[in-house]
Amino acid sequence: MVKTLDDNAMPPLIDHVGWRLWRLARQWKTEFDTAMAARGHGWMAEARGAVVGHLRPGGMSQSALPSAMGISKQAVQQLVDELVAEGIVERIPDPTDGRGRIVRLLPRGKQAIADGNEVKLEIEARYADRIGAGRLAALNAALDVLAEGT
Amino acid sequence: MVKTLDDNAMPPLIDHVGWRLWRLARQWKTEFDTAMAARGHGWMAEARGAVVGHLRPGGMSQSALPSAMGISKQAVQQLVDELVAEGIVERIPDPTDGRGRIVRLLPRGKQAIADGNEVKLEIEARYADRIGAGRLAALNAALDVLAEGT
DNA sequence: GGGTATCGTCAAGTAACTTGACTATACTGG
DNA sequence: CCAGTATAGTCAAGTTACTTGACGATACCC
Repeated sequence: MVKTLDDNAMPPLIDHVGWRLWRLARQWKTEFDTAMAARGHGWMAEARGAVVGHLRPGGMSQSALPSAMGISKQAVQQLVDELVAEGIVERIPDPTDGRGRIVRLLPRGKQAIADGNEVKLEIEARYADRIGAGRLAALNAALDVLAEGT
Repeated sequence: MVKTLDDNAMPPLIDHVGWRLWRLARQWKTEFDTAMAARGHGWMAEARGAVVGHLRPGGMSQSALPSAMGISKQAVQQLVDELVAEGIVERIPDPTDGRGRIVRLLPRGKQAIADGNEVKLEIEARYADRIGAGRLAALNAALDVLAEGT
């Protein structure tokens, strides 16, 4: 019984939708991060970048971020602390709730969001060039339908 | 100038391919991890699960793992240490290289891979039910083409 | 107006890495 | 065949991105 040969004849553990999704998602993020770093927003690649990505430009209650981002409120606290220290956002009291704080974008943060939107459009345009606008739309639709399920 | 209103009228930062890819990739992983946990392989959800996912059932040189997984050799070392401690893999000397070690799956590890392959097929089957085999094939093809480019 | 829930914060712990330093073994050119 | 250099694995320590727990202050509900 040539067990080792049989073993090695097994398919690679890599040929499935899940792996393909991860690969392209990682690649997309690398492209995004590289382009953002080139525009001076290298910090967007780190965890605090995700906070800015979830922020409405008009500002947002800090308490809304944990559920939106899927992390704990203490994690949000720490990330916002860093963004405040770097002058990307500020924390102001919530006029409608004595306990709450509003996280508001400073100019540097607003610029990052504007540049981020541009970069996303550029990447999407490159994708459309490669597979065609129709197939890209079909891809987006399929991703949406599959995500709905669970 | 009603700046705040304009700000809030901006599109959500969430409506782009990159976000859709991340969302479905995360969801796929959650489905996979849940199914694996139900089969007694809860540890597959953690970092050391990725090592087993990259291992050929016949065994593999430890030195090949860092580049395959995209992490440092020291990180691989630590993860393999954990797997050895849990009786999932063993480290044996490489007969062809006095410096090297072969990381070889023990029965528990082989079972995890077998179960993992089953679970992947189940998830893929559910995907096919939802969008049809043809659209799923088109999705896979699109993901492959886009990943090629870098 | 008292009980309970929520908001933000401080503190400490953990997972999953990283970089740096080191030893043992292998390969390579003269 | 042997000095020089590269590679495999290991040990130690540091960093990042979280986590859970505890707590005071404010808000909400009956």
